[in-house]
Amino acid sequence: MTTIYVGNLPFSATEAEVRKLFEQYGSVQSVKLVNDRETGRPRGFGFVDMPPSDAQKAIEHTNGMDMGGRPLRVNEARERESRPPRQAPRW
DNA sequence: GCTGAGCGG
Repeated sequence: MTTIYVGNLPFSATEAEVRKLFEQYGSVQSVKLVNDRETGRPRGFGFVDMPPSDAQKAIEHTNGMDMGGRPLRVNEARERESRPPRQAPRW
């Protein structure tokens, strides 16, 4: 499974839109949009999990695509940080 | 109800 980083997304974009957009080029495993944890404000980027072949096709097709008046930024995502069970920065 | 960092709990 390849994780795709989707950035430069409009704040009005939802997971359904991104999922459907990527489903057009392959099988979308999971779609998760990243929002601000403290303010709850959408950061304008998300992550899409897809098979390698579909991921590459989706990236080539969705990269630079104009969505909401802004060019989409699609690239392979980095390795996610380890999730600490209960160690959130209090300050 | 705005804005724009591009990497998540």
